Amino acid sequence: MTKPTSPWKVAAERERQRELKRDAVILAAARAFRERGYHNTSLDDIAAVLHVTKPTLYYYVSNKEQMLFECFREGLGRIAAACVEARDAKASGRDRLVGVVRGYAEAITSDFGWCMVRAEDQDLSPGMSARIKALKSEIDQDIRRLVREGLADGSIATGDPKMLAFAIAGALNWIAHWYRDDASLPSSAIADRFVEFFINGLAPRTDGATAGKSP
Amino acid sequence: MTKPTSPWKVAAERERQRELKRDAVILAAARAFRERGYHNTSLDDIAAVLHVTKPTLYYYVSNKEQMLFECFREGLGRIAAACVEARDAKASGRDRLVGVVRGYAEAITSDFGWCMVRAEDQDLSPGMSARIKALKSEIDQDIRRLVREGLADGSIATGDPKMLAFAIAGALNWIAHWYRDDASLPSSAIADRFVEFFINGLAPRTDGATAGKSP
Amino acid sequence: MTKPTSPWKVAAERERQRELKRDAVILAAARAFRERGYHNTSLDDIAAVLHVTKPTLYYYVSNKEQMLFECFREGLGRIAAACVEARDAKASGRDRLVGVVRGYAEAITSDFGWCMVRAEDQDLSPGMSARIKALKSEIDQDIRRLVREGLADGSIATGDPKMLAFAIAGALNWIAHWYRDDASLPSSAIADRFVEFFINGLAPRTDGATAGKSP
Amino acid sequence: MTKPTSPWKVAAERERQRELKRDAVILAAARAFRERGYHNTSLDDIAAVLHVTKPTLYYYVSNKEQMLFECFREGLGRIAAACVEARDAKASGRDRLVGVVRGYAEAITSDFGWCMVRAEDQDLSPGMSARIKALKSEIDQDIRRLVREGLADGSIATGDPKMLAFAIAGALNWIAHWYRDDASLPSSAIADRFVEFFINGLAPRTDGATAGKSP
DNA sequence: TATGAATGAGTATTCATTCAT
DNA sequence: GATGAATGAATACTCATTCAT
Repeated sequence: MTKPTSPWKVAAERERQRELKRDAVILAAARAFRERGYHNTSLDDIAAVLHVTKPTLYYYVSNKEQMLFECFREGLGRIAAACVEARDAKASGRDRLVGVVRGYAEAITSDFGWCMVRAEDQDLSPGMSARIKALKSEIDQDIRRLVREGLADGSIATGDPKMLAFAIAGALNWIAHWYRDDASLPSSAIADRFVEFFINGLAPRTDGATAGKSP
Repeated sequence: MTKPTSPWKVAAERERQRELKRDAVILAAARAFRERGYHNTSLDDIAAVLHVTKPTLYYYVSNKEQMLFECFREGLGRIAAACVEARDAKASGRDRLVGVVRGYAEAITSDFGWCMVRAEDQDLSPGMSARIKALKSEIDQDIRRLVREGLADGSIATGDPKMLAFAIAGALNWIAHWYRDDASLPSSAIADRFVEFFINGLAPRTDGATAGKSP
Repeated sequence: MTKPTSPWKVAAERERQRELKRDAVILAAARAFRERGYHNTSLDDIAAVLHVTKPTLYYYVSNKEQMLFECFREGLGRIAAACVEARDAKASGRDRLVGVVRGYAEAITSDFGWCMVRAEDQDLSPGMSARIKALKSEIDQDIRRLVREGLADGSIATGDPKMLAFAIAGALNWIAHWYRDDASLPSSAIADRFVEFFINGLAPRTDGATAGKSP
Repeated sequence: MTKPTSPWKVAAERERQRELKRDAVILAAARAFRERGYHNTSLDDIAAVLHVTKPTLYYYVSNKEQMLFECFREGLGRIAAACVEARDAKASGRDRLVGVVRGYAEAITSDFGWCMVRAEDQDLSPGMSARIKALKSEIDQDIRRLVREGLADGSIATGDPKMLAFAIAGALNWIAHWYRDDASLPSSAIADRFVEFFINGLAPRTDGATAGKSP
């Protein structure tokens, strides 16, 4: 006797399978892009890794461009999550900014980090480009807001929110360029060192203050 | 009366013209790459800007790849110059590092900045890639050394030289992504704000110390 | 009633189709090369004959160079077959050599004859060139061996095996230059006349010997 | 006191110089074509060998095509000379044919041999092609005539003049493919062996006749 | 006499994308 | 769901040829 599987469940299962495969496609793309670059990666390359043929990819993704976009979105999710968390947390602006930095560093070192940073407007159609820019801008605005809040609550001394956001995001984004899964510090350690630098700067502090919690 | 042009002068003049034209090719390439990206720029695009035909480009440059390389080298020159200056200057490690930061910021905002930052190994033949990497690494090592010297002479408080170098270079490199000739601060102003941030950090200093000269 | 096609059959049929098409590509190339020469034949020319587009050719062949190589190999097959046959036959060296001559003549007048003769090292990459040379050399050695055997068994009077092989192969190869499908003798007739010449030479034989079987 | 050089002499000298240089161009072309093939030889290659620049070549030759043509004509001269000699000599048809064979072999092993044999109609404009074909045909007809005369005077036993001419010319032409200045027999030795083969054939002669003079 | 500079025309090759099966 | 087959579009690069000097 066969177990009476509800067709509903079958459909759901199918859907789940599909999603799993789609994710595999995106991940394979992310890794290939990271290794060879977007333009130097052919769909054949990605298909080969997945042991499928090129047209199969189109079943899960409508475009090469969309692959890049999805990689971007995937990676961005974590940063956005960190931003949301920071928005709701009740701590000084600076401390909440530090939280974002940590989440950011983790995201950047993920498989999707490269795509996030390198997803150029240049490689995307105007429509996609706009969407990416919007998402990027959101993060940027989040960071700037945290800076402003830090300035307001006194946890951040001085500075131009825009430039500070650029400097911090730049330092973090650049991790994608030099990070190697097997040969670099774990992302949390990197974040520690960056945070220490961001908070205290290079100059010695004669007052003995440290990178600890803000007042 | 005919003008008595020495054949020597003619040859020299010709040489000068040739160099001028070659520079124009490199510059046009740099701008095109910055606008559309390396892969999205065809040689026809570059030729069109210069009002010449495609083969003419090959008269001055042997490769598309070489164009990228030359752009890279061109931009790098300024950073390297700043590094050399820093090496010879007698000031604290931190102050000399600041000098490099300023030169770096200026280079990055130049027409060649984008190429410098985006000249990916991925877009270059192994040979070129190696040369680029070597040049990049040199800069990196210079910065790390300045950090170490700052740590030694007390002008820099603490930190991992490698991570500090990555953070600082990252923040600077990233400028190439957001800088717009017409809509951003001049590079010197950007450098000012970055320097202020790098030196003092975010946290307020209760001792009243500022970003001034190191002790 | 649906036709019960085994998937196996389908796959096999597909494979067969593919091979057929590939052969058509090679043949079209051979004819084009013969008519216009290798360098004067563009892939577009070949594609046009086949009523396909250029990239389609790449689906069946990886290279223009490979086309030439396959033409070569195709034509060579027949000569090689004649050589094998000659090797195993039990007859005088001279008679077996005659067999090779006949097979050779037939091969040379085929569509692939031109390619076989003109597949220059110069038009091929070092790798391909080496393979072609090896195949050519094999034929050459086969012929020389037959000559030596003929000398040994008395069916060939005298001569330098190397030079004889060159003279015979040269005369045969040259057929590719003047042969016209529609305006020349059939290859068998050509072979007859060549054989008669090769065996008896120009000088009259006072002994009444003819081109018949060797003693 | 300067010697009073007639301007006529100067002009003649100039003319001679020009001819010398032109010959050098043709010779350089011939060698380059032989080594790399016509299509794989660029005018730059030839110019480089001569230590001049590309446009200079055009001062002596109007075309790349013409270079090939001149090489052809140059090489052909010697064969034609042998033919003329054969026409006028009073000896048996066979013996006169042998004379042509010797001249032919020498010509083929010259620097121009390759061009002569490989100057394809395919690489030439219709006009040039026609001229080349006419020249080739003349030689061919000369050989056929000698064969016919040999048949008539009994110095050649039997055979189809056309096929015999093709076989003989083919064997000779093919020398251009395998001959190496430094590693092959001298052309006279090659000719000896070929002549021996052409006259006596492979089959042993029971009558003791040899390749000597015809009756 | 020779050359630096420029060009037009041509060509192999790659690749994202589509579609019938 | 997956694939074999086919294609349109694009592009780097080469080279014979010209011409002002």
